[in-house]
Amino acid sequence: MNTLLTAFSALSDATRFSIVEQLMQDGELPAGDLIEGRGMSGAAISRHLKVLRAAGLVQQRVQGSQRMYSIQTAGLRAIAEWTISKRQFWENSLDRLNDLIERENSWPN
Amino acid sequence: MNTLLTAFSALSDATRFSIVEQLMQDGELPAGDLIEGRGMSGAAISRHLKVLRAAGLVQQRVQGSQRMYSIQTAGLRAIAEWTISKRQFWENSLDRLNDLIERENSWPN
DNA sequence: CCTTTATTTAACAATAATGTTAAACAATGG
DNA sequence: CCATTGTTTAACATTATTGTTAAATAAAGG
Repeated sequence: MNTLLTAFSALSDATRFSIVEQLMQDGELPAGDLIEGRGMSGAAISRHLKVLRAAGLVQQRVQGSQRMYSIQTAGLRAIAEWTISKRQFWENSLDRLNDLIERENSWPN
Repeated sequence: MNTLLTAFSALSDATRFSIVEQLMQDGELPAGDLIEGRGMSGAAISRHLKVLRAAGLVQQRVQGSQRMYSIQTAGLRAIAEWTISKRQFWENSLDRLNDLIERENSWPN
């Protein structure tokens, strides 16, 4: 699978998305801190982290017996680049066809 | 599931992603045109379209016996807004921690 | 060394996603 | 009306995803 689709896939899971948000907020955290408060086993979180790593969304470094996790820019950048390249489709939301259809679909049939 | 995660999920499938790209390129197309060239049954594509619709990524209008599909801005916008709100994580890729870890991980151990 | 702490991997069960074919529907044209 | 065309839904099999617990690994401390 390509980078972009892998990133989308990784972020489509609520647990993984929340891990990414937490790392964005807090910077760098040991796996243990990412397990806490998620009502899920450490094993499950560990595997989510593996998926995020494979998607280039987080990175790991070893510090003693801990694995420190932090955001990696690659995955995000893939999404950002695609999003920006399709700017026209969300920037000017008031496009002709869009409007037409929105009006049609709201007709009381 | 919330809008953003649903959009990520919908786009994480290669077939659906390619449908979105085709509609971005071509504007509005009947379902039949979206089926062609994808080596998959019409039923399968129809269900992918349903997922894309539920995710606010495409919209449908009825024209005679055809269903015309086109891009809807809602889903895209959810992704764009999130991406932009996290700008700092992909814009300045040369952040301190990122660099440190990238160097560590490339050590020949 | 041996135990504890931190984290990952393996094996497995439950659920979700995806494709197939067949049947259902709806509009169109004889 | 009835057959045809365009598309969706249903039923089903296959494969993927996700969580669980138990076992494996690895560093740290006594």
